[in-house]
Amino acid sequence: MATERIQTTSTPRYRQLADIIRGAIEQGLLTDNQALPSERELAEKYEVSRDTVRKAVRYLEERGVIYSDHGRGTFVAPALVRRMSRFIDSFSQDTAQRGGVPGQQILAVESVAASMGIAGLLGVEPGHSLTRVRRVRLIDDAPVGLHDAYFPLPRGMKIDRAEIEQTQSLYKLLTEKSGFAPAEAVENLCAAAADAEDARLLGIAEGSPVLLCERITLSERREPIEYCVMKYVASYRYNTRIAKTSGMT
Amino acid sequence: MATERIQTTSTPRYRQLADIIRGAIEQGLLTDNQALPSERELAEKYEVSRDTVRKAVRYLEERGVIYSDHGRGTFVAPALVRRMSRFIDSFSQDTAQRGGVPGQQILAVESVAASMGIAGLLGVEPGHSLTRVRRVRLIDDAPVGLHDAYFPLPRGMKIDRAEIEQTQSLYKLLTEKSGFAPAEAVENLCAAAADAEDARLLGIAEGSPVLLCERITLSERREPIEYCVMKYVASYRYNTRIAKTSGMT
DNA sequence: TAGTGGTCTAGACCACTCG
DNA sequence: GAGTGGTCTAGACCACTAG
Repeated sequence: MATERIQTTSTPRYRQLADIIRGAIEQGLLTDNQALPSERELAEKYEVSRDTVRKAVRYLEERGVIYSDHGRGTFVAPALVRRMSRFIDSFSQDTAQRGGVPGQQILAVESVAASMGIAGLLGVEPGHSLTRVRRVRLIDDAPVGLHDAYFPLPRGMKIDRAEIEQTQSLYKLLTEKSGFAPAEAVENLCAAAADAEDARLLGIAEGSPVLLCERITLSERREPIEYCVMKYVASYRYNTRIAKTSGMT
Repeated sequence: MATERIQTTSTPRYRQLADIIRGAIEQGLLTDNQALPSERELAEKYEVSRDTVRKAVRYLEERGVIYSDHGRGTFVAPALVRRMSRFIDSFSQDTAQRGGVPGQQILAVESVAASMGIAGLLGVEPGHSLTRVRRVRLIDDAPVGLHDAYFPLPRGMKIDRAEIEQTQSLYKLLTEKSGFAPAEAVENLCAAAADAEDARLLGIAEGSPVLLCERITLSERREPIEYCVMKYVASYRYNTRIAKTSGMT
């Protein structure tokens, strides 16, 4: 474990400590299931209070990087668990992390009137104007998924195809252009059969199985700001990590 | 918000407070996006330190019950989010919560020799003896999924069909009989086509789409203790909730 | 029994939001 | 500027694990 020092800057101390610990793990200084120094030792070494150490520990624990056992100690989570981030990345980030090159092919950027179903989900009136963006997502130039996103834009604001083509990440663009600030999302997954259009766009046979994922993205104030339907080919894998106990810090 | 009092018992005070708050929400005393009293008010009212209040708040926040915004306050999460538990329940619990009657039909309980793939996942030698339990999972007596679980049992210990039939929950049985104590799981989902056997057991056509979910369950010490392959029919939906920001308490 | 994480307190100050 | 949540401290005691 390195000898960085905790500074008095704008980033909280517990965060700095967490980064130091995570760094040590990523560099292989600490390996799977190895014990970390005790909280009291860390507090002394980095000259912070034990409570600050505990915040750093909990922060990494939430992210599946380490885990602690009452009375035994705190340990490095095995790589299998560590790799599952639990915090959703955008498709681009996620793909990059898996070692692939993300890409997209934009099918349509248009204004549509909200149907009753989507209006209900987004909390707007049916008929309200929404922007719809349809894209084929690519990994290493091969199509793996269809994204069909619906979201309201502030009055008078427009978004065009060229902008999306440039940014690669729709979320980033929306965050910069409007007040779009996703804080949380709920997802619902099931299996489905590809219809004729899905099949054509994804280069698979009609009726082939696809992973159908619906997502509602919520702002910091928990107002729904986006509804998105995604369909992925069978080779695309969706990872998740789940705490089974109701453990607290 | 009710007037229960925090007791000095074995359950931690922050937990008692969290239960009081959750209770108020479930009873409808607090509704979607409504503001909770401030942390300082809660601390005074329930005669605990503000830090204890913050623990209760964080505890509920992790569970998607409430959320807090810096400088604004703490609010009740909308029902849409609140319903997603993020902590995995067993199939039985989950189904019950969705208002269905869970059931199972046991296909086989047997000892098998670990294949190389499964041995690797469970961290045992290939050929090591594993117990395999295959079941059809039912909701309201209709088949919705196939579970195929592999796990090592302590030497000499056996489990039989009748026992599983009685308990309804395999996990509960294993927890009681052996030291089985799941702490975390990693899952990997994708779409697949039902093979002839899947189709027969689930009452669907061969080639129909199924949701294929692989799970590795880990003990408190993060040793893999179970590998399970699940296949669900298209009508079965898998819910999840995701924090998009890296927010800390 | 020694050492570890878990809970709890009281008080301080900072950062953000909103009228 | 008043009020909210966020960070931090120092110290105490409890609960659990292991030799």
